[in-house]
Amino acid sequence: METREKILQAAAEMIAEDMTAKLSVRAVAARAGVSTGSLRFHFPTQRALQDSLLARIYEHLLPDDPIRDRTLPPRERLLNCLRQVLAPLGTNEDARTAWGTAYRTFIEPEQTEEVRAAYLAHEREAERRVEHWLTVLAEEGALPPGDHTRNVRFLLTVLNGLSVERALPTRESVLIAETETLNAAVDHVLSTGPASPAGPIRR
Amino acid sequence: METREKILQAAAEMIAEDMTAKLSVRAVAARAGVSTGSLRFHFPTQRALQDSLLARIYEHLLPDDPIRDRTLPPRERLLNCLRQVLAPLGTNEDARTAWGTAYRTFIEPEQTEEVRAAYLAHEREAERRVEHWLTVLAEEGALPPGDHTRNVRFLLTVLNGLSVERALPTRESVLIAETETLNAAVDHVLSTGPASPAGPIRR
DNA sequence: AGAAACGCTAGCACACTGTACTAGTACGGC
DNA sequence: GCCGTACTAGTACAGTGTGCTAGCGTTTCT
Repeated sequence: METREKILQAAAEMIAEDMTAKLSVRAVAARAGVSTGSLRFHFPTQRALQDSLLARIYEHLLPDDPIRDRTLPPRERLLNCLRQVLAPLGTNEDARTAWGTAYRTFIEPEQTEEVRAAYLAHEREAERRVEHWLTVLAEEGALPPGDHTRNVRFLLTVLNGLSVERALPTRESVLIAETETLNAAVDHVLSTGPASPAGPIRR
Repeated sequence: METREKILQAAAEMIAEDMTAKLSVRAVAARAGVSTGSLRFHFPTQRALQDSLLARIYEHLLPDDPIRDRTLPPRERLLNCLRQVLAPLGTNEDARTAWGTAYRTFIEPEQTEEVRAAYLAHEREAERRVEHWLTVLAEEGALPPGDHTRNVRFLLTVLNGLSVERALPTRESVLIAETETLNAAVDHVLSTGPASPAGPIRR
């Protein structure tokens, strides 16, 4: 196997075993059976490694719509679906250019009825997608039935925040922070149903 | 002057001069004219130093923070504080131009070390602010004590999402949707403490 | 064929980081 | 006196990311 592949493999295993793993140069290199120099050659900076790993994970993790895959618990499925939304954004430069076009088409120009309509189309599409996931989960009882619009809005906001954070300059370990935030959001949606205006009914 | 005071003073100066200062043991100790051992005695861990400094700064900087207003329940106070962050963004045009400058200064340009540093300064500032609120709430028992970084990240992501949604074209009633998601976020933070395990990634 | 260039690997060195530990000093109570 | 406590200084250790150089094989040019 090639060195680069060995490195990514080792890093993926480490992250899979312990999500808070630090992925230090020497630890990953040792696990991959590779020297730190080789690792540095393929990934000039530690950040580069983390970005590649993130891309790899998302790529490998989501082949098709995971919401119907009953072998996974609902939490995991919803998590994967949300990841699927974030995945095509890429990281760093990719995310930045993606945000650039989004900014230029939706925020910068005069707010004519046309751009409004264009954005609302996207928005509705995204809402439909998330709503679909929530209804599927509600059908199998993982989530109280009813009106999910609040939860949909909540999840979309979290996704928006994460996506913009991908474009912004960031310090290390976007990966852990991102999955933790996603976990928190999913946790919240799955624990409090659609019918909790202010009631402290928490698990 | 006592050593502890000298240390806090030096750290405060360093933070004041450069917001992105790393506040390493040796740097602070040298600036305070004190040995690392003394610093370690007064602040057993680096985290302790940062916490003390944070408390010092915010206490001195804004004596009447809505977070201290004990007449309101913790939920409301945290909510108000978060709103206080969102407020200066304005709505519609204002938010759009605000996002425009943010985009042009942080996302669009080449990611030099300079823009990274500038953004990270903002980021750190925001983190400190939210962290301060959470520690205050933790002190009065509204929130389990411990490490709040996960919750801080979560709240910041939600704030990011809401702020960008303020700039995006929107249909009516952003306001209610916004308060609802804010409510959900606060709810989540106040219900689940900092000790929810970050389990391994499953696939 | 010989030489030069290149892709890649290994390993070490450097400048950092946070923390633990020991030796030593000042001071107050008995 | 003498002991215990509070504190300081300095060093040591195990980490971290990154840069550098020497060497290996293969490829490509002359």
